[in-house]
Amino acid sequence: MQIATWNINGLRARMDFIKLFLEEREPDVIGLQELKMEDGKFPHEPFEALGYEAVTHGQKSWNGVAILSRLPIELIEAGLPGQEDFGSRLIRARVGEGEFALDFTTLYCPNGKSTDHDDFPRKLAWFDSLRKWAGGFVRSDTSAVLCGDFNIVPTGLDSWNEDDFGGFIFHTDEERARMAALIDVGLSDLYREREPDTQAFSWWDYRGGSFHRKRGLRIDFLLGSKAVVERLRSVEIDRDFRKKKEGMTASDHAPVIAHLDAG
DNA sequence: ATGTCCACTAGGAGTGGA
Repeated sequence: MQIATWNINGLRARMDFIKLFLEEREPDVIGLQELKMEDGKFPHEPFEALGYEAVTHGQKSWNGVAILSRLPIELIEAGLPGQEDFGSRLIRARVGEGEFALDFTTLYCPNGKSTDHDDFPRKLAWFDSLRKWAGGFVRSDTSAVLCGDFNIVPTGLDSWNEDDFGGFIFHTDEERARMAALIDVGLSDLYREREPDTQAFSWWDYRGGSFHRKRGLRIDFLLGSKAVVERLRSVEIDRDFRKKKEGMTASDHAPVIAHLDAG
């Protein structure tokens, strides 16, 4: 089974790119973030033509998340309880059947903007709610995945410039404590399970040629319960899909993909 | 180089967000 997460920065603008990704990489399930689209406008037909069913939690202009699956999928819930007024940022579904079914959540965490902005304490509170919510169902003996754009750089290794950015937004002790507390409910960062010492990024600013100058951050994660880690075969950050392709502009994020045993 | 891109409102180019 192949699972993936990708912040696509606008579904409308990224349709051709996403279809190419589905055709080339063939993930069984993928969490998408930053749809920037209302649910009523979501283009189900082109995804169905490729064999994918979608569940969506969108809104006009900003945010928005969806799960695409070519395995049977059933919506569990949409929206983080108590944080609905911070935008459409979370959706959870049961994917697949039998012993290999996944409890699959994808999320788009608040950016926070800067440490002196009102959104920063709201971001921290959002993570407090997320931890409480995840703690309610994550268990070691069932396969649960939380994936998406977390907008936190968990360690200095995950930043191209920790020396200058340490303490600034995405790089603060407060954010890192929230990320650690979330992991502590019984999750593992699947990329780090396989690559404990490798510096790799999942996001590069559009500005300043950041991608080619290798100035990125690792802020997109696949988190898995112990049962998922036991099924984990490999993880990759697909930098190829951060590159501009013929007639198509890339998202500023790369997809993250994992192979799990069975299914 | 504060150097890009997206969606929105408009019916063209500026604004807000990331």
